[in-house]
Amino acid sequence: MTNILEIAKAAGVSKTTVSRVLNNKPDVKPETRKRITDLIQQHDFQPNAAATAISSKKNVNTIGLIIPYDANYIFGNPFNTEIMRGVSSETNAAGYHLMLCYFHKEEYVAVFKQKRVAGFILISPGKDQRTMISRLKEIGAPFVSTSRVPNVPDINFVEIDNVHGAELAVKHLIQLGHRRIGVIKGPNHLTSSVDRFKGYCETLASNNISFDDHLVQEGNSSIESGYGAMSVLMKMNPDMTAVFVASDLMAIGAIGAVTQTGKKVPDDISVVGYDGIPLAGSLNPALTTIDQHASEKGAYAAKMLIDIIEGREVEKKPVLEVDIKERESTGPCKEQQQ
Amino acid sequence: MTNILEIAKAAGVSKTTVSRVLNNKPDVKPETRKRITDLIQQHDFQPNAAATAISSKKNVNTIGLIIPYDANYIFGNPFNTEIMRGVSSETNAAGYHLMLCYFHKEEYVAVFKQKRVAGFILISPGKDQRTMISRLKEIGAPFVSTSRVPNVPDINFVEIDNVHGAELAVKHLIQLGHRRIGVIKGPNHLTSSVDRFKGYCETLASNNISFDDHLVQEGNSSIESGYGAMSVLMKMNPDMTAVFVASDLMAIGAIGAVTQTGKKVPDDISVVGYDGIPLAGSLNPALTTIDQHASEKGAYAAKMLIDIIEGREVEKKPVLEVDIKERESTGPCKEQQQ
DNA sequence: AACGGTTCCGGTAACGGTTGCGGAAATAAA
DNA sequence: TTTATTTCCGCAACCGTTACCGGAACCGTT
Repeated sequence: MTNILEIAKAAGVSKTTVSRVLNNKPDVKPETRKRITDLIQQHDFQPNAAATAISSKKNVNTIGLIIPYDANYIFGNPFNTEIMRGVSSETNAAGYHLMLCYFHKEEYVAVFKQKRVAGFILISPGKDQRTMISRLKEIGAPFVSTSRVPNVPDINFVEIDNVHGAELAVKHLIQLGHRRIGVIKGPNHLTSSVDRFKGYCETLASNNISFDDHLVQEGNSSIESGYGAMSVLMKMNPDMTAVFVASDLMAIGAIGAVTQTGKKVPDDISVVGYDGIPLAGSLNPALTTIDQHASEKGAYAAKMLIDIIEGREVEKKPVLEVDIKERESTGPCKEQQQ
Repeated sequence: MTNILEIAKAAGVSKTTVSRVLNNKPDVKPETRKRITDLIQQHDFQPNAAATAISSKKNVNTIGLIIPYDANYIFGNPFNTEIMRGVSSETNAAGYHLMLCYFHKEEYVAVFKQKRVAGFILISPGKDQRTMISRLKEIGAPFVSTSRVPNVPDINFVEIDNVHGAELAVKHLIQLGHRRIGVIKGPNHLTSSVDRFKGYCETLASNNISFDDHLVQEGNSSIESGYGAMSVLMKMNPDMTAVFVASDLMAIGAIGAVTQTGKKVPDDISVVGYDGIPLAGSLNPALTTIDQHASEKGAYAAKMLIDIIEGREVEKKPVLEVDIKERESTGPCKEQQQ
């Protein structure tokens, strides 16, 4: 166990002086500094983080990444791992560490109160996690969410214009001649789902296509739910020629359901996804999707949080761009126009 | 800032007594204990982790997850995120936190010497990271690797029988009547790649199929590299009827390459992948692959590490099972037997 | 020679917990 | 009632570092 005192003794100075060298502070003669620096290197010495944390009153350089629901929600969804990738890269570049925290049993509260983390990134939290958010406010923890949380004012999040994204998707289908356009919504507890559905409705309206309840199904973001929703949709609407699916994972399931019945994407039914997961372009058929640049989104959230932690001013609620990647899962409508 | 002293004052006792209550130690009268417990709850008090760490000499309950290469290597590959999922669930269940550490600039060394983590999980390290491993040994850090590292004795890792896995894959193709079987290897710096290639060669040999150099291509695990390798393979071997691809991601690329030329999987060419990523079963066609249960693998590695950290005996080098998931990307050979 | 101003360094008290030891009060045994 | 034992609790040292303050040594001016 090598500590600061050992280095001090070896250098023939007090631990105060070693501390000064460690923290690049003035008041040390260059040659003394050199001698101490050499000894530190030689001993491969790193100051005990706990001791540093307790004596200096600075913020710890660790950020908590809150995993809502369960591990599968994050690690099982390429979209969320993309966000994580961005968060991780950004925090690392800024000299911060990332610690995973579970929602379970308010573990995140303990971790903050124990001063193990300086703040939190919330990845894709749902509406039902408003209690978490009020709890975070209560304990005074800085945090940034990667998605909007409704009815909770004054929180920082990275805004994605989901309404606009859905508009891009549906407009694309309309331009291809489709009129009977189904939708597979995401779960209602995610604001992104609600917003995307809104975008779907609005775009139909502004193009004089009447809304039909039978063309709406809901999934829970999983592949399986996409499969199930699409099966129902096809059964109920033989005249449907296109579907807007609110997540890529569900879109994969939806395409599976189409293929299962012997029909083809996009020849019989066009499918647009949403998210822009890395695999989307390599699927068969390659998925047309709304790319929301998840990695950049995560990076941006991390940057915001670090700004807050370090006391810098942060521009409120930026809106990140989304765009459409037109690929093979969409094609012109072959039914005659109505 | 509420600390142990405040609680002590409020309860009319010394901080020693509060500490005893916090750590469930004896020598506190039940009614005193109750009074203190109530106050702790009421103040939402959590002892400062740094102070606890420095005064008690116990291990910290944080485990480092080393990200080799870059963030994309982990977060960009569903196989690795599956491992992470297992690691994360297991460490969480055991009361440990997970901290992400980058390989970059020996960040992991600093983190350990600073006593921020008690040990490390290495996710899919390559052969070229032997220096990392010797460094970890040098500083005395406990660690467990999720894959075998060659020529480095006495390290703990979770063994997957890659040779056997490859055998399952190739045997499956042979049983379907294939004889001209190509292979897309993974990068040589991963032992898993080497082992899988070995399994391919051995299985051919034991089935009296001669090895042909032209049927071998190498990728770097990415979708794109699978695409490229498959394109070359098809060009060089018009008579090839099946391919064993050493990772699912590359298999996706390979299928893309087949489709691109107008041929069909499995009608013209059968493809077997390796890994068992969650999406494999939902692709079009659904991918036949060797499932190595990545999540369990991660969980097992975490369990091993925790056993080591807590001083328990750990059974050396367990071998986890792999199995084949037969799906739609493989089918009988239509060429006449040679 | 006396003086003010730097430069460089050490002593010491924190920081917020834990731990060993000793002692008072309560209880049991004699 | 005295003595031994247990129960319960506090004192003070300690963990490894940083921060404040004070002082010695050296410099150049009058």
